[in-house]
Amino acid sequence: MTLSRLVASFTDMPYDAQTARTIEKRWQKYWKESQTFRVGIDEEREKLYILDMFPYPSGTGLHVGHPKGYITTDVLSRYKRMRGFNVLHTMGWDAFGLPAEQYAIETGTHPRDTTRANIETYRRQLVALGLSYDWSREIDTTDPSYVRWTQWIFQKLYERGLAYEEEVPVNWCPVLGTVLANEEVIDGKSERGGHPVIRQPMRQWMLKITDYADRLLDDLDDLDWPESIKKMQRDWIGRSEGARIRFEVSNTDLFIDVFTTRPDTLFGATYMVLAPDHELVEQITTKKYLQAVANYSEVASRKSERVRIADTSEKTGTFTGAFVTNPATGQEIPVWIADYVLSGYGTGAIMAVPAHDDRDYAFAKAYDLPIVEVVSGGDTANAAFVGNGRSINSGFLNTLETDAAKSSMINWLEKNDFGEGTVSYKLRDWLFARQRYWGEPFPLLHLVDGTIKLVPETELPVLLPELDDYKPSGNFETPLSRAKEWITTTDSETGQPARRDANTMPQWAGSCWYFLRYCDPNNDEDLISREAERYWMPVDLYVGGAEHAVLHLLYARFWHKVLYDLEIVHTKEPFQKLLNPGMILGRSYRYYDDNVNDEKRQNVSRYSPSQVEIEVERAIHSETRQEVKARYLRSDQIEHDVEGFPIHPEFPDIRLEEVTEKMSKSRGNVVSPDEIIERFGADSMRLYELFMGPLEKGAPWSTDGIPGCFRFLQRAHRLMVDENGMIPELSQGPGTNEQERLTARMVSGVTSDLERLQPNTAISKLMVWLRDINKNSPLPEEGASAFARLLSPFAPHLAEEIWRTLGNESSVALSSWPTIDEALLTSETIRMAVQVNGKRRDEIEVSATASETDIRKRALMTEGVVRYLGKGEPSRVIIVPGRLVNIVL
RNA sequence: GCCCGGGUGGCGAAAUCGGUAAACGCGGGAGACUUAAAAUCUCCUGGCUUCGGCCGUGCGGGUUCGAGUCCCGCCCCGGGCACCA
Repeated sequence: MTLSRLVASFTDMPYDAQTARTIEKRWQKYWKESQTFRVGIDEEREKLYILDMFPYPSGTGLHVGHPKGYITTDVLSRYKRMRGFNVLHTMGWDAFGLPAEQYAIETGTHPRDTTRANIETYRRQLVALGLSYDWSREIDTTDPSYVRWTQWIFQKLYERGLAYEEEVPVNWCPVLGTVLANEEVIDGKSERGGHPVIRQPMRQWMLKITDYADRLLDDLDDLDWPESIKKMQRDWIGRSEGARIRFEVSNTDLFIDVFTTRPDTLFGATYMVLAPDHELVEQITTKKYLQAVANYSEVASRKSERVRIADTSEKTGTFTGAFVTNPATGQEIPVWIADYVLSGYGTGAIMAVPAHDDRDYAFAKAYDLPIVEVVSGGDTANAAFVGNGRSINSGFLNTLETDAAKSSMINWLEKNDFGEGTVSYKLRDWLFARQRYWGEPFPLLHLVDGTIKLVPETELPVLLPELDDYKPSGNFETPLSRAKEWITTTDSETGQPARRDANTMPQWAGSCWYFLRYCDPNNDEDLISREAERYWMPVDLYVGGAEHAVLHLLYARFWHKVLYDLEIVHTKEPFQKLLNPGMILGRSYRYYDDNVNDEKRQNVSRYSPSQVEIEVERAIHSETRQEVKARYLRSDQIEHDVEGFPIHPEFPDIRLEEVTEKMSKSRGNVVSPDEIIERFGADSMRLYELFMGPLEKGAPWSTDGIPGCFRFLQRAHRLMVDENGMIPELSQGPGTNEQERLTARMVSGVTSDLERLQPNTAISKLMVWLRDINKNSPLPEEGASAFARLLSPFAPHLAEEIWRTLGNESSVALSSWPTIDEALLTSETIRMAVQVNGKRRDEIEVSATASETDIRKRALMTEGVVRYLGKGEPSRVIIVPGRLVNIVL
């Protein structure tokens, strides 16, 4: 290679933001044109599937928090690629969703257009970060060729009896005239506008995820996931073993089932409690108590979640007038209703054993109901005893320990037809329908006779109709139900009239299987080929927000297990290893005003946070007791007073409160990667997000550290080109022995840090090398080559530039990871700390091969030791090879 | 209330198996270069100190020759769940 050619590739000097952007665009173009990151099945090479949770492309674009995970997986993908793995690393769009539809309602823009534009923005931003995705495998969940397979999977679920219809309440907002998703309802009010929301029953599709509860629970054990996430899933599934017990209602032919985990305490069941909305309440309540029960139910249904949760210690309820027979004692016990019993769990009814359950105890005390001790070991005069012990006052169970008593009771119940052992779950079936437009239509027809027929596979996908108006009709209708010509259709096979389903699938549907499609994105015959599935699956590393701990990850696991049963996938679980990046938070400044309903008016009063008190759900002005609303300013909008407090720029009397929260448009605390790239370039941004700290740890966003990373890249650049645009002279080979060792330490350190998923410390090792490598001798060529390759996962654009300058023709991304001679890591002499009684007092330098006797002798001679030891003898000398000597007096 | 994380310099952090606490970076200080500034480079930077040392990883105990790391009891912060029978 000639000098002039080298210099020519470095026309951009010095390395400033402008240069960085020029270099970055050049290599992004090169990667795209050369298809550097395109992969395919290669049985000769070991595969690795590294996956990011794909984003919902919102109108705001990416903020600096999103890329933390993307950058980390990109570093790993690039590293593993250089280690010879065939790495599948892809990106796509979870593009159905509410904001685009809401925007359509407000502006009339078709959600498809909004979505398309947002995707463009996201893709541009991700490309600008230099992420090494195989873009030829990009996925969009709203694409008809994708929707087709989402609908196909739904049909499989239906065929297997896992999808059924049920009348379930939805969130209906009368003011907005629309149905809202759960996530759009906050404290019983609509997220937008704060209008009241009522529960309105509607026919809904449900998926029988509960059929898979046990498998979803058991298979967690083998996954390499954070324990906290596994725990959350276990709790969500909430399996508990117990018994179902049947109680006969006196003077009727009705029975009430209860679920209990403590069948051994049946002899102590002194009353029964039904949830206020239990289906039998009306039938069993006696005339005398009808009014009281109706009143209580009414009050209970109006209590907000928050209020109910706030005082769980105070138990309320009312007697129904009915009695049931305790099958064990044969005695009649009263039936009450109380809101401490939830209709959604178990059977919505309990047998109350006040002596051995805290809640029943509190209730019994409040209403003076009998408390009968049936398990010894506690003091039931003062509190419920919930632990295990020996049964007493329990007929045939007496003297048995809790576990034995449980099984004995279950046997007895089953033998006498009073109930049976059973398992209960907190997990409910998955409400799978949404009354929205922008989602997958259900691929089925409602026939005139009330039966349901699946749309033939050859006619998939069922596409959304075009609507000219997205505004809600206000009449308990879904948007699709207004597309009359679409809803009304005929069965193509029989010609008989049919109706399409007016619901759409929830946003979760598309994300349940997208990782499969990446493996084989253009397959028209199958959702994934057997070959691609066998080769690429499972996902080896899945990185994404912990906020998806339960829903997305549980739903995707459920679908995967169904596909496993259909023999479409060969692994029981889709995601082998999971990591959650910590959240990057934004900073904003808060004050309040009295314009609670966001009216357009002039005379608005503004208040400092110090003048405002926060009550349960509302902010109140301390003096006027008037409700006020929080307002936010961005950090670039505020000013400071003479004492340094943040103040409102227009109203200097208003002192602002600094708040650090999740980045969101409404808080005005969003920082875009575009700004950072503009000022420092993508390589600096990548480096900084990695260098900030470990992946799992969140932190408030601050740009303070970026210049340090930027300067590091400047030094790296200057290593190869001096201020005059000249290449400094390189020494051939590895350089001096010292330099060779320095390079070896860098290679070894960066490699092991990457294996431990710690890019932050890997970067510091690159910094050390760069700081010291040409202090005393010219830069050695082999060192520079290793550095370029080690740098490339972190700052890929600059690394390509350096790599090219070193005379290489192909991409550094496709080069091989440097290896070293391990012997270079050990040195001839070692420094050892010398401690006296565990405190460091001196230091010795000994030969690496020195014997313990020698080390001991040297240590005892040091000044630091002599000072403490005097002429005496140590009682003990501990030598930790290569580390320290501890002399115990 | 219960269950998980976490608490280390002015700041972001590091310390891999119980073995020299604070690597690397930011910020700060001093100096070199410069007419000057910026940039760059070099050095210093946990606290106290009578210059011998002493103290120091949220607090209090313990185990150990030796504890940021292990054990017991607390405090604070973040997240999750929340009457689940």
